[in-house]
Amino acid sequence: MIKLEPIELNKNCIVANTSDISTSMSHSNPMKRWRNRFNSSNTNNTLTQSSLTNQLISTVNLENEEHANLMIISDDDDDDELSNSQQSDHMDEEIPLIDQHVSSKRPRLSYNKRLVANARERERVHNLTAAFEALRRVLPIYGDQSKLSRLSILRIACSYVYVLGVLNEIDFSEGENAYTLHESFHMLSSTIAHELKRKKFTK
DNA sequence: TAGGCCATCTGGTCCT
DNA sequence: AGGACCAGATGGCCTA
Repeated sequence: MIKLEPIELNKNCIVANTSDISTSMSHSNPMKRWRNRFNSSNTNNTLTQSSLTNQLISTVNLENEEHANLMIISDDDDDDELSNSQQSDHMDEEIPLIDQHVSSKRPRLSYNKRLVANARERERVHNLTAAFEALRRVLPIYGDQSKLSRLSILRIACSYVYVLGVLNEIDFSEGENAYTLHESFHMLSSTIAHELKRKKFTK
């Protein structure tokens, strides 16, 4: 019997795959690490590695990412997409103690809980990226600024805030050296020039 | 090809 | 207990 690996969440689709399909993924396949670890502690596989070359890919196009998330969540949901495969039942179990870090306070998350946590982390980072994008849009840079790195965005934003503070006569001198308006403008322009030059060099 | 940057996963810690 | 946050690891993409 073909034993499917757990589904993976792509941008817009879910891919049910076997172990060595990972190379076909557009991005790296970090879940492979988890699977490898999981499989290493489960030696009674019903499928040999060689037979995995018979890949079974079932791609389900989803209308949006929220839908995709709904497909993988519900750790306790017996009716989820994984429940039809033989291994889904032990995917909901905590990993045996032998596979856990001894020093860890918490037991290693189950596969489905790990997926949910990954999704949360992904959303958190996406929010962070969106915030950087929002910050970038209000920076006083014209022209090609779309590829500013996060570090550059922060540096320019700091200089810009300083200029705005000086313009509004806000005293930044506590713990900082006080700059004149001319100096703060010069600091901003040199920061922008430096970061754009840096971008030009690295990109 | 090396280096910079970024997305993602992962486990630890903090906080509610 | 579980979510939020963080840092390290990893790998892909892009550019010089």
